[in-house]
Amino acid sequence: MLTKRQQLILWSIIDDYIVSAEPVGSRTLSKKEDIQFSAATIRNEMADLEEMGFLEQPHTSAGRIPSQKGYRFYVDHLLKPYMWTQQEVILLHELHQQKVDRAEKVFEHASILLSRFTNYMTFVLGPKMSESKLRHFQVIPLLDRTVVSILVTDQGDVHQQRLTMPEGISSDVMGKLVNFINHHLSGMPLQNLKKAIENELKDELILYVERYDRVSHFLDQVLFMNAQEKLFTSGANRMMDLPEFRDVDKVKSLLDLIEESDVLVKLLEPREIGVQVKIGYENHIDEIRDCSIITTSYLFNGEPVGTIGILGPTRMDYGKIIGLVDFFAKDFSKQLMNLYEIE
Amino acid sequence: MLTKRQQLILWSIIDDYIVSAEPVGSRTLSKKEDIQFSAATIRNEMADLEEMGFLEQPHTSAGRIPSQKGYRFYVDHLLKPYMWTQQEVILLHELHQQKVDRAEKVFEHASILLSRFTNYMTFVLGPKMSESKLRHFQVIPLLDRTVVSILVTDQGDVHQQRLTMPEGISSDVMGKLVNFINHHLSGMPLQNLKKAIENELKDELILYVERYDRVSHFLDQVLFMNAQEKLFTSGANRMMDLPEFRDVDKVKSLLDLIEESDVLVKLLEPREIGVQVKIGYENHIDEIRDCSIITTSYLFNGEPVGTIGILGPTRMDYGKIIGLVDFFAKDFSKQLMNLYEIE
DNA sequence: TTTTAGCACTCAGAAGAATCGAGTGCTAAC
DNA sequence: GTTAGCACTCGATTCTTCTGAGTGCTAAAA
Repeated sequence: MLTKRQQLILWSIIDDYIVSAEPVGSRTLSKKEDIQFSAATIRNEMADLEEMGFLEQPHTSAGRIPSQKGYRFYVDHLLKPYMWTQQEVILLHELHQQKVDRAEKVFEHASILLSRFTNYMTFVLGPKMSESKLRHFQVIPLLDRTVVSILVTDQGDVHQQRLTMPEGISSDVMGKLVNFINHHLSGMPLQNLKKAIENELKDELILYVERYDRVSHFLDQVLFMNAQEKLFTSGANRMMDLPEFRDVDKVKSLLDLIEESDVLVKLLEPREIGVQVKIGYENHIDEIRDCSIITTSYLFNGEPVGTIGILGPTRMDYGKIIGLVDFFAKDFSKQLMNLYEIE
Repeated sequence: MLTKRQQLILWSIIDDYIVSAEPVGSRTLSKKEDIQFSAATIRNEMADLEEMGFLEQPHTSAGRIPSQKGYRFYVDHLLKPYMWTQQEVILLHELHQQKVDRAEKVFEHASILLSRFTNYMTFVLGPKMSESKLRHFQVIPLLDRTVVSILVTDQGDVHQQRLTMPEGISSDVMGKLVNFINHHLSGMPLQNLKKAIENELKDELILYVERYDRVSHFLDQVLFMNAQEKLFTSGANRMMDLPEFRDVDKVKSLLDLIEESDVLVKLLEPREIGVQVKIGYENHIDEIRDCSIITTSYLFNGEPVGTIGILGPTRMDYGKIIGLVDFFAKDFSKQLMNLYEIE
């Protein structure tokens, strides 16, 4: 569709615009090494490219900037794989050596690291924990009727909750209940716990535990898992260094957007394998119409379970960022596996 | 030191400036109801007040704005107690009804609430948990030699950690160890655990548990509590609505400051009883030289254990904010007590 | 002695005018 | 098909003018 020369010009414009954030003119281009033809020729080609929708002109007497379609073409067809500098590789490995003892920390750490590396905003969407299974359940008394319930999953995540014991239930009965649960429900996915009790175990429980009526509500509370993924974000303030965010209102609307994290969670949700690039309005959110989001899922046991994402201006170094996100996701999967001691 | 009339004028200027954020002129003042003298008289008084350092003039042909000293005098001598509107009282109570099951949630919730109410930035510094005592300790095996250690305090906080078991230690030995700890260390403040083992229990442990040498490091890890207080902040983006933060660089330097939360923690640290007001440079931080910080501690068992703080422009409604912070801190103490079921 | 009216003066910020220059489109020659 | 040349466009920058809120000072009134 595009001639080689047009591709070269489009590529050069984007390449220039990514660092300068200024419209690129024909003269600037003609001075580049790998462009051998005159400014006039370039102007003709640029006019054509604009007509086809790959370029835009802020006003008549300005240079051209890439349009969303232009970026799309760039990402899909022109991208050259980014080469890490030796320095970057070393730094990357060094930084990744740090040990962590909880999955949450891995996410948080990765998010901060990534934003430092890219100078953009990053997200890490924790894995949906509903998949994990019950390993151990326990109720620890505190004072009077206050207790802490602890629920450990097979992945070593600990869910705690502070509760009030139902009236008239002795610690003896509670002990029985806890035993019963550990015995019958161990190894069951958290999300099925409630159903399992209601459908299969209720009758048995009633015989086994006195005053089941009083315990029932307590159980509901304890086993209610909000399996909602946790979202870690980092580096929002770095965005303010970008010329496109010299405007307080823009910054604010972006920060407000982040605060309603559900929007972002939805955006990060679809867990296809491989790196996804959504440019500008492809995200369907007005506030970030001149931002791009690059996401990729990380795997656990070969399954994509969560997402790593970067939000930056449409004018970003796609090659580098894509490489970085990919690297992180892979390294990330490894770290998770390590943490859970699975080969 | 200041005549009644000077006080009235100073008060009026601040009162006006708090809402307008614009320098206040003599004519504007003379039109106010409770000011009965002419603009010329006011000008004379203002000149005097400026000479004494209570007012400043951005430039010769502008009105006056309060200086830091002016605010100080206002807060110390002129403040009128803020009267809640009926609406506010109702809203406040409604919002505070929500139930929470973990101390962390209380902090987070309060922080968000307070920032919504004030439209400024809020901090809640969680209590130093080193005071809390061991209630229950447990080690739960996951896979191979990976375990999760769980440590429940008397206040119902749960500290978890993922660890690798030392080689050559059977689950039997581990069980003994856990029993030993629960038996001997229950009720001991977390911060003393390590010392207690080293000084008093080590000898006994060596007899009791085989291969103590291998276990020792493991214990160190498990009982290492970073008793660092957690800082919750909220509402940074609200600051961007203020005219004094129409400048991206200012916003950024503020956000950067928050990111280095140690600085803030230090600022919130001193836990005197009662509401503290630090105006502008009294905080000794350049980035917030035209912000004020209002803090107060909340109590637990009658002791100040943590801090609630608000950061807003020096030009803030001190009366209202002070009242609000005070209210929150008190209600907060109550909630904590409630949570821990202490009368 | 204190207060006030009157008036000349100041100065930041808004509005307007002039200038600059990067970049374009078009034409005509190569 | 490519390029040099040239008139033209228009945002940004700079300079200028204008405006008006607000002051300080003086002299008269209370």
